[in-house]
Amino acid sequence: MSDARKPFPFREFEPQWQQRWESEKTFRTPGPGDENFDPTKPKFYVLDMFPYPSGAGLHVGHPEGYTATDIVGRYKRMTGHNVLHPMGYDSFGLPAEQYAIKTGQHPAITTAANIETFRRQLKSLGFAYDWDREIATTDPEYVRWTQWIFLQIYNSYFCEETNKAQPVSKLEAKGWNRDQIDEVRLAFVADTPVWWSPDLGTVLANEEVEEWKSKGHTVERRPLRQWMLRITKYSQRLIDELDTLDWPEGIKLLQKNWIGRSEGASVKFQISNFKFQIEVFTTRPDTLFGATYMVLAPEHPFVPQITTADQKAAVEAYQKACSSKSDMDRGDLNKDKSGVFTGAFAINPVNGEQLPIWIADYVMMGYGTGAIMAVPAHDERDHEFALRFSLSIKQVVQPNDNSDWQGYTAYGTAVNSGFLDGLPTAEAKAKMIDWLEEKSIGQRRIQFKLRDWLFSRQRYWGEPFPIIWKDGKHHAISESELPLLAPPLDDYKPSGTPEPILTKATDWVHLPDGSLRETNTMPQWAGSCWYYLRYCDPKNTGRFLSREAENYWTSDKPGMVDLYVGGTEHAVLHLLYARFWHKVLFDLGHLTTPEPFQKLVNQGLILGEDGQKMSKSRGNVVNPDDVVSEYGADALRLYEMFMGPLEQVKPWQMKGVEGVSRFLARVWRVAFEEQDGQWNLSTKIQDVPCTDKTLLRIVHETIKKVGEDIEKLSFNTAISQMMICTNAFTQAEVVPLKEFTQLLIVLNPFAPHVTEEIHARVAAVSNRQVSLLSESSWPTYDPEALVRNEIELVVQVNGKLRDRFMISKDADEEAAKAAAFASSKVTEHLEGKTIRKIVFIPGKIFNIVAN
RNA sequence: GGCGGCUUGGCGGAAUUGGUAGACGCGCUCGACUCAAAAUCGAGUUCUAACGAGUGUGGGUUCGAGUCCCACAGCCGCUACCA
Repeated sequence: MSDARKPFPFREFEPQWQQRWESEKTFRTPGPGDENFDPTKPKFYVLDMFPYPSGAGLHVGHPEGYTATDIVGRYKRMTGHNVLHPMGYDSFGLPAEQYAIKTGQHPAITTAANIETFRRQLKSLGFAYDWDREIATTDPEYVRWTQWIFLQIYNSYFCEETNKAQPVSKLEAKGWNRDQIDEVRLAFVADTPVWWSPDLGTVLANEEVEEWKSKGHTVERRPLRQWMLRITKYSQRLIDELDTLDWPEGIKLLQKNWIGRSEGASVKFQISNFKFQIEVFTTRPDTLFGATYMVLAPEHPFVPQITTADQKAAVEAYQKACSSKSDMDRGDLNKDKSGVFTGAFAINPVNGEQLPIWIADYVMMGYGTGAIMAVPAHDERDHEFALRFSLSIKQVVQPNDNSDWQGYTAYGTAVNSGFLDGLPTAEAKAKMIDWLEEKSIGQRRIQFKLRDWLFSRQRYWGEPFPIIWKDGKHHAISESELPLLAPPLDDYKPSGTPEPILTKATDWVHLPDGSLRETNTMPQWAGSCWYYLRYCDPKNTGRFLSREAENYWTSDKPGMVDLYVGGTEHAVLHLLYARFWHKVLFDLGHLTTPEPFQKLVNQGLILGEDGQKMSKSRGNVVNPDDVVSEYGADALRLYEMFMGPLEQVKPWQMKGVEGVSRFLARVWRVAFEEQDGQWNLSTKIQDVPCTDKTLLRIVHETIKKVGEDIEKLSFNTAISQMMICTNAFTQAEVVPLKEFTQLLIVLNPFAPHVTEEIHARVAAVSNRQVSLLSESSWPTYDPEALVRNEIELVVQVNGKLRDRFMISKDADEEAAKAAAFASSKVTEHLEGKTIRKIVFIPGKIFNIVAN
């Protein structure tokens, strides 16, 4: 762009303001114990989801949420709040390690370089972060407290009586022995089938599997000894306490479905010719009379015992086939049920019938008991399976409408069910459960889909577990040894075996007393589970955060953070894990709120100009750096907020950036006129009272609307209003300085650089000393100034607009009627009709109903 | 399959609680300035020559529906054999 076309010299002043804010620590947030801390000021904690500092740098999606929170933070500051608005980096993670494998560079080096890039980019956008509170999850001081929190979890169990986590020392006091305690710790070791990727050299969480497979990595199922966190103990609380939060209903529902509570019963089936029973879980105990066969998961531990000799080969072949199937394969084969008969039979406790026991991969070992009673008449999957293998189908529910009973899964009336006959499903369920409990062969049971959290990884770039092994038992290392950092390695390449990579560091692993270090590391989620806590007291060396800081930054609501903005992709993982950790720390008395995030807002995805998801392969990616250098940080910020509602998905339009950039230039030219390449103060700017009633009204409407809209996070409409206000100033003969400054203040949170620059330049010309706009108070609007004496009254005939005219704001019905019937546009639509009714809404509508 | 979200001009989007549909911006058209262009400023811009019609489609409630109710369709996202 040539100099002549530059709308205003943003390239000069944007970096200058950023430097000034930084050197003066304009946005420093004093906390308890800090200089200038004022405990009487109300606090406001507004948080962004911190970025993973990838090599690609900031994406335009990042500044969307970040600008939104920045506007809210700056606004709250102007309304007298002590605002905590921090930023940091989620800097552990697999990509850094993959990069290290490729280049041989230590992940710490690439991570530091990436953080450097992110920091520069964030600073170039003028966000009002307190940079003294910046954190990175990879900092040793941060790792220390991540490990410390892990130890709190490790040293706790879930007390069923109080429904809370408690220290295991309570169990010791009760005389529990070491092994018993290890059984109940919230962090425990278990052999469990996990997703293992040989070429990544680590296990993956269920939810990570697809992502890495799509990048060409292989993933297989195998049982491994892993660290798990007992999040399932919190299932009910994680569901119930959602109700106390101000989150989008959709996200709450997503979490509820993920946790997946269902009510039903467990039922024990005696196995023919064996001494033991197999337990199933069902949500439909009322259909027990309709059970015609039983299905076990292929991995079910009883399978080898019950399989008959002539079925052995078939069963083992099937088990083998299943173990190599991935989730995806199972999904593809969804419609095509498969399974093998074990040769064994179970006895239906209600009628003594012999039920053939099958194994099939549509039954999952990880849910319920890994075994089901199959009721093909009233369960879709069982129905399909029964048809496929010609198993018998017996009706036990009569539909209440005329539907076919075959495959009817809804509620109805029990039939062919002995003592349940004639009962509606709900009552039949209850009666069956009572019967089972009475006979001690079953009981009421609540089942959750949520599984315990697989918490260990075999990679290098993560927090090592603060655990050592001695005589086959795990022990916490002492807190004084924290942080326990991973030793440097020369080679990060996966070995192809599930051995954690840290095993290679033999000197580090083997301790003098013969004990061994745990070589697994924590997943990336660990750091993001508590970063919002550390921001409150980031430099504390004695505690993860001080009690004073926690007390001050916490709220009187259940959730600590007042506003949390981020993408919807974290609806179930990060947001569930963080809630879990927070609750454990709350239970143990380290925190005073039960929830981390009171209000959550999901920003909508920004699509490419072509309306498609931005991606390198489509070539529709917009780089924020380019936008900043061409139009400036203020224009980028403003554009991202003007695009549409924050939560909506919306496409990028470079023409729109030009539009808001033009708007900022218009604001600039209200104050300055160009002459010989110099911007001189406009003669229209005058330090006089505003005599233009309309202009004054618009300014006060703007103060009111922008404030209200920021509270509602309706930034696009706030910007519209400021455009209207600017247009009014552009057209005014005289621009009263006070009112113009008010516009600058309300625009400042959106476009902080250009507003500060205008403000400072105007002051310089008139030789006045002014403080930073960022430190101004939000202006108050004058309700008097908002009043319009004349309003437009709309006249309708039968609900259709026929005429409109200006009328006094408090005109009564008589006056309105007189005016309405004086209009020929109105009366011509009344010809030949009788007036039935008149609806008069003062100040709005005068509707004549006639026919 | 299940769940959630969305659907308003050429485009992004406005519209408190049911009360003037299309604010604001983009684009486009015309005009001013200019030798000319850019930039800027001003006027216009839902469709239709007009009568009228109009917020995905069809119905309903109401004096009045983008907004409330019922049914349906199309896009997008998440999830997926959870017993």
